[in-house]
Amino acid sequence: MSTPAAGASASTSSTPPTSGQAPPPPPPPPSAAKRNYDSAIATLGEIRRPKSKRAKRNPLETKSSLEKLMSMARYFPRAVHPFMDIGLALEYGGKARWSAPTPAAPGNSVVIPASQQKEEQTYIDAFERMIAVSSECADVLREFYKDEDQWTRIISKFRETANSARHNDTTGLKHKLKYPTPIVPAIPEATSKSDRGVNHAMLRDAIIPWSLRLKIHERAPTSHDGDASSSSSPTAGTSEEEALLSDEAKRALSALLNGCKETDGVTPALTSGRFPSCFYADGTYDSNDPAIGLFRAPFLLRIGRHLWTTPSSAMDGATSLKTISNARAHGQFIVTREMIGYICCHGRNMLSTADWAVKDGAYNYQKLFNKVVKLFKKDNDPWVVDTLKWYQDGIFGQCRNASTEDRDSDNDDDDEDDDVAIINARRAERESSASSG
DNA sequence: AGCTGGGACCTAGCAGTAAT
DNA sequence: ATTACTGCTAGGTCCCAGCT
Repeated sequence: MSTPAAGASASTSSTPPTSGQAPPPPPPPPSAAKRNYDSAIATLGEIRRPKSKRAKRNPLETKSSLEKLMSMARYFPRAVHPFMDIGLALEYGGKARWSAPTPAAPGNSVVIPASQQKEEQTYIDAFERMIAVSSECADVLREFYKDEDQWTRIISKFRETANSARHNDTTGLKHKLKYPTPIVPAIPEATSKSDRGVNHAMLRDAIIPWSLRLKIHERAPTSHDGDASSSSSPTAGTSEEEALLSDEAKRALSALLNGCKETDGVTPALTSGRFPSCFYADGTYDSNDPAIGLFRAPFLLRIGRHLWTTPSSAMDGATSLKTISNARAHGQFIVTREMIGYICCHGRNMLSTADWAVKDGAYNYQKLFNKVVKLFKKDNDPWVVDTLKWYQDGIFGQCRNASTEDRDSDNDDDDEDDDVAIINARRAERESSASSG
């Protein structure tokens, strides 16, 4: 926040990029365009704050135009797409929204391949979702779009700010390992992430899919077969416990620790094809219907609260939005599928040894995000409605003090992943049985 | 060289409380 | 009841170090 404020106080010239104004007199080269941009930025950074008593204010109402633009940039990774290049979204979105279509010369038309059109449309959709936050910001952006140099600079600033917001979220969540479960042994905050992931018995269970989690905890048959204890839900392993494992379980565990491949070598254990077991509510996983209990983990809810209400409300929830928060900053009080996707990516990343990136070994976070978003596409599906309501109640509780348009778009992902395929198949079965019955 | 994470620091804003 | 002040929390920025 210091940068815009400093910019505002440092400059007294004013050339706001408002529509309908004549262009400013040509300043001397060589940095005419830069000064033009700087003065515009400085003017946008100016803000008239009330000097009297601090009354309760809506952050969106008191922000300068530049602050609102940057808030929009921060909104992008959190609620639009954490892995999409915001610069390309601005490029394609701005072009689609504000560029006049150029008529192709007869016999000289250029046909854009369908795949490229689809990709561009993805960026355009993301851009539209982003600027839906504020029509005022859209108007300001349009003024920047009119000048190529200013547009380039504002794109750079959007990239920088969006990345900073994601960085802040990652840093804030990095040491919140109490969100998934009380970790035993506890991991000191000062340590790096190298002792997480499959290297930590409890986090290993959390980060691997349920199918593998069940497999590596399978016990060898004993004379006590049939005891309730032998069929209890698998949790963190000890050396004693490992001694009781079946040979197959030992092989699977060894393979996991050595190369993250299951013993049959067919299915990678740690790919984005299957959701981590920590995404499920306790004791709900059903291999026949992976949708049951999916995303209903308190762990994910806590991350959602951490990101959107405040870190202090993460564990126990908030009955009201009392302090400043991302929800207020962005004017976002409705949980969307993109927000859940972002939550899932952070949830998986904070358990992993790897830092934030698109890929963590064989695990692709972008695919994970796309999978989550894809699962929530059917707006009228009972599972979608129930799950979204669960998050809405869990994150915002009773503090739904603003309405935000339900942003709806189609970021399709052609990859049909394991869990998604099964879930969709079960949905189809339910729908067909409902229609026949 | 560029990117990313860590952490210190700055600032905004809320809530509580005292003063008028 | 209104205003002014203060403490605390949380978001954002900046800078440095380590890594690729």
